[in-house]
Amino acid sequence: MKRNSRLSLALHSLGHMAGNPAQTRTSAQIADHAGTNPVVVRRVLGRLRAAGLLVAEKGHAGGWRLARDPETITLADVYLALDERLTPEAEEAAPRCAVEHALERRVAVMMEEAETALLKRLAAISIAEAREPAL
Amino acid sequence: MKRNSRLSLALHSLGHMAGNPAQTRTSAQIADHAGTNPVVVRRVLGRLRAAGLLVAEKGHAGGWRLARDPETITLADVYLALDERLTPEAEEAAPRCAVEHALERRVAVMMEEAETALLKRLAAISIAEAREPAL
DNA sequence: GACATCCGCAACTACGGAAGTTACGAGAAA
DNA sequence: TTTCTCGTAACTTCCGTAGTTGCGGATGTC
Repeated sequence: MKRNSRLSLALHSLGHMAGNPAQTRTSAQIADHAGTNPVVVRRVLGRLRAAGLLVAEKGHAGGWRLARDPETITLADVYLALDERLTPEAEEAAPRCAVEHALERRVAVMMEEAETALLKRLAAISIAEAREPAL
Repeated sequence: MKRNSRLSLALHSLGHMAGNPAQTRTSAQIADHAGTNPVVVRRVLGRLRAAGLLVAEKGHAGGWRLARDPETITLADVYLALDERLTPEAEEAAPRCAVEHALERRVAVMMEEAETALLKRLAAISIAEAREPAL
């Protein structure tokens, strides 16, 4: 794994769960299939749980399940659950050089627009649809 | 400085140069104004030089200048010169799980579309325009 | 109740990318 | 020759993330 591995792992897990929603899967099973570690799986899927996309059951025969119908979980839900923002968040507020500020502002606005457009596209496809190869 | 500092530094430098294209500036002057280091400035501006946006002159009274008219240098030129890609580059080629592949492919396509749209917007504004506060 | 099986979470190490820093060579002008 | 500047290598520091170990809490089975 390299970059965007959180998103990859999340999509991968959700994709399989969408194929068989009744089955519960343990972190160990998912980690084994994805070639990573159970704790890493719990970290990533924990975000999806916090976002209401998954439920986790403890104890014997426990594991992970979809919290709702896979048709109602969109790619945007996953993207947002993982905080995968494109924009640098613009943490300044320090009154710096006006030229720099004007330029960064312009670029930031365009990036936010691009991300909004991306989210709109992502929101149009559910994981149930997206797990099938594109036509 | 924190993140996207290369882009910030590049925009900042170009913005000032666009305001007075005749003046040459040294790495030390730029670094001082930007609150960073001359070597860092040379690293970042070196990319802009490689992209044909700046020229650097060595020796006495040397320094950095715009390589062409500031009206002809767009924000997209800067963005591309710095390799600021949104997409994870998709370095795989390994024949992995089909479900994972389908999902990643869908998201990757959408991200590339979003970036294409962003570049189109960035290409519509020159640094000469963008250095003035937006209307 | 004893035990096994899970998740949740804290703490740690390992690795990689980027900024920052120092040092030195190459080119150009006074 | 001296001085000034970029170009670049080498190094340290910092930060985020993956990976790992350990243990407590919850939930089943026996």
